Amino acid sequence: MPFFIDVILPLPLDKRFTYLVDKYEAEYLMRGMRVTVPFGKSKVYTGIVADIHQNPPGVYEAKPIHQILDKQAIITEHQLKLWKWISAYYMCAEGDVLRAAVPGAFLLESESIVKLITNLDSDDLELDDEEYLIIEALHRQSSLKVQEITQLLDRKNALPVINRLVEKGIVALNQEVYEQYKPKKVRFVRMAEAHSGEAAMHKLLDELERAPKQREIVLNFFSLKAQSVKPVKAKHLLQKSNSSAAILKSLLDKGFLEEYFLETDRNTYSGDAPNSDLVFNEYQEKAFRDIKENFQKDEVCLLHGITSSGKTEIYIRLIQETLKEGKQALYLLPEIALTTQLIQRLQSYFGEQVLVFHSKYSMNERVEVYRHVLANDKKGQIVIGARSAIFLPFSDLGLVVVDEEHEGTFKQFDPAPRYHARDVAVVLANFFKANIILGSATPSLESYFNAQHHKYGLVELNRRYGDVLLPEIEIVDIKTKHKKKLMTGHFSDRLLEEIRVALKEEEQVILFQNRRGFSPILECNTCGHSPQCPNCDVSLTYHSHNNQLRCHYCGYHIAMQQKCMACDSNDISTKGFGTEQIETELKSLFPNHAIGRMDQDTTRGKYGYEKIINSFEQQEIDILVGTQMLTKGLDFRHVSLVGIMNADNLLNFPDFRAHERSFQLMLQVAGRAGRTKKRGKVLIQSYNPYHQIIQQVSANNYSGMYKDQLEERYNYQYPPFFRLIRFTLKSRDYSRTNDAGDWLAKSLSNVFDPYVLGPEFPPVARIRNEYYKNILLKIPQQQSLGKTKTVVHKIMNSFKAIGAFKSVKVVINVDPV
DNA sequence: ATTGCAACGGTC
DNA sequence: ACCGTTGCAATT
Repeated sequence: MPFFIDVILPLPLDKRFTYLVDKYEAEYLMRGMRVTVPFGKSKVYTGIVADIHQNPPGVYEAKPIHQILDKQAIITEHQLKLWKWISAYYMCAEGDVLRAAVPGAFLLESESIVKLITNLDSDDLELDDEEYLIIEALHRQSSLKVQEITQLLDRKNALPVINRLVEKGIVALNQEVYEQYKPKKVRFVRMAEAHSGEAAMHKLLDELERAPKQREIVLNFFSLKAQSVKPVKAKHLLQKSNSSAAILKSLLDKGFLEEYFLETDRNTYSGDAPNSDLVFNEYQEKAFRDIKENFQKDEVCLLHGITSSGKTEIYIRLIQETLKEGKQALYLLPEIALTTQLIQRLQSYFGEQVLVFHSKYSMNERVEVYRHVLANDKKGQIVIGARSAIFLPFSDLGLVVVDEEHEGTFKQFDPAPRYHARDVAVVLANFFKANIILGSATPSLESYFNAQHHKYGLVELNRRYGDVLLPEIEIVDIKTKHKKKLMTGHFSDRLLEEIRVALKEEEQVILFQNRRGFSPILECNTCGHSPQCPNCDVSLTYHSHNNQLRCHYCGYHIAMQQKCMACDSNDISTKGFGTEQIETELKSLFPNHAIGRMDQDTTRGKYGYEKIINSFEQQEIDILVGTQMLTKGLDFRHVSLVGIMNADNLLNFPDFRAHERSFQLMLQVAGRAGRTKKRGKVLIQSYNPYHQIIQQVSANNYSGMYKDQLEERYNYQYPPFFRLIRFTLKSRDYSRTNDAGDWLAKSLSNVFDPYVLGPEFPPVARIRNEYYKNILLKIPQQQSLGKTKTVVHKIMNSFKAIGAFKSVKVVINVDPV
């Protein structure tokens, strides 16, 4: 009886694939190990063994596997179970989950490599221009990737040319599989055998009499050796002797010194010894006890604690207790809140037991974190990370903390799996019977609703640490300010006044302007035309730093125009405002103060973000203008004033969560003001000062907001009363998108009427020359989720069977945010 | 996702 | 007639 394995491949295909293995392989293999397998015409992929059995597939002959990559499973049973759950719940392929869950370096893929197999001179062969180019390149470089050749020839598909060469027997095309993970190696230096010992040393120093620089290195080497028994790092030695690599090299060449390499860990913590004392005030103490009580009942616990109430200390204490039990802890945060400030704080308590995991980490760093967690090493007992950290191979998880629980960025949008890390974390904790705490100053309606209905435990913490007063919030009506001519650009007289006061007292100011999307657009004052993106249905936005007009969706850009593109008028100006424009205005209003800007443009690069934060912390910047990024996890001591430039463009967002989100955002920004003794001040500029949400923000009235919004959600049939599945159709063909949308909406309505909305064009109906259409399916609470998804699957299968819709892509988003 | 083959459409 | 792009089905 032959043996077979079912393999999960990292592809968006809705099934597992069966391969043939021999008896020994079958005995050796375990679920969760990696194998490489041939797939399709010529590709080799890495897959995960999900099953080992003896049931031959019915309708095809299974291919044998290519290679086994692991000695033991690198995917745990818990992970396989979680993957299955995610793929079922979020309606995506297991392969999608695999791609998201495993560091890219684990997934070796074959690449087609072209090599020369003839010794004939290229002039003797009959070649056309393109073939000649390839052969010439191969003379210089022994092998080329197909992709490199594509670039070399500057054409879309180089394979036909390569195939011609293969047929002529000039080159060979092979599949090669690479290991991508490279351990980091550090160079060390030691004395060569022949020169060790007292006598040899003196002799050596004499020999180097006329090479003072080299002598210096040798002397420093001995002094380092004398100081400690640790091996001597080459880098360290060079630093100490203030010498260059070339001089060391000549010592190495002469054979006096020897170099050797050791593998090291990229995730090293070299800080002070951990300090473990933690002082709670009585409110934190009470909250802590309440949380523990909730954990006893095996419940998810929601911690509603206002900004600066000391939630982090509570998390730290909970983590301490988890570690005492010998279990692992996971601390989840939205990407933008993962700041050095917080990481350092955790490291000061837990030292090297803390590992960080997020998308800015390199592939190699991620592999190392993964391996530590898999081995349940002391390092990595605590993982602090962004949403993808839920995929790490925990073996004994005891606690999950989801901080800033309300943040929409916990939901992955693109690509699949479109999972919500907070919700998956709840499932994950349940698998391990681990404790889980969701924390926020402004909980999501969903979580608070769960707490109100006793699905979650609720713990409130409404005293600021050190009894710092909540900031005073003032609303400025910019409509009347405009009428009374009291506006200077985007600044009301009140805001300017307060900025002046703060600056005079040498305090800092934060100004918040919502998202880059509201960047200025160019508009003709004669005909009203504004330049559009040729590929997307949006206006181009103006970027002053490179004087360009740019599309946010596809990256299309042109130089700034001097004349209207439609009517040739010279009378053109920029409309709308973004962080850049605020910055410009500030510079002319406060020429003697340092002004900083923090948005996607200025925080590019690995340390772009930290640079701005640091210089603001060091008070090198007096006024900081920024977007959302400002709101998260930053603890600035000297900020006394926060200004929200325009509350309306938050509120007017066409989305059922717009009000909730505005409330959360404004309160979060407000929380940046006055974190020390002095009471901070917040100014909100709005055209609509009596808006319910703005009033609730100024009164810090979470429960009022909750009550109002919940009623709206109930009336309009949105979460938490209804669950949502959004279908997004896109194709290059306008009418095909329409037809497909109509068909799908109708099919869904046949079963789910009246809970199908659409099809509708989204606000931007064309992106990268693809037309978009949305359908929203609402699922009432009493309706079975499983059955609903089964029906949806059936409908999608019939959809895919219709020839005319083959070119229409459908994206299914469960619980869209 | 990838791939090759079939079908189309524009140019020499 | 030929090349190159696009559509489509299949992958174990």
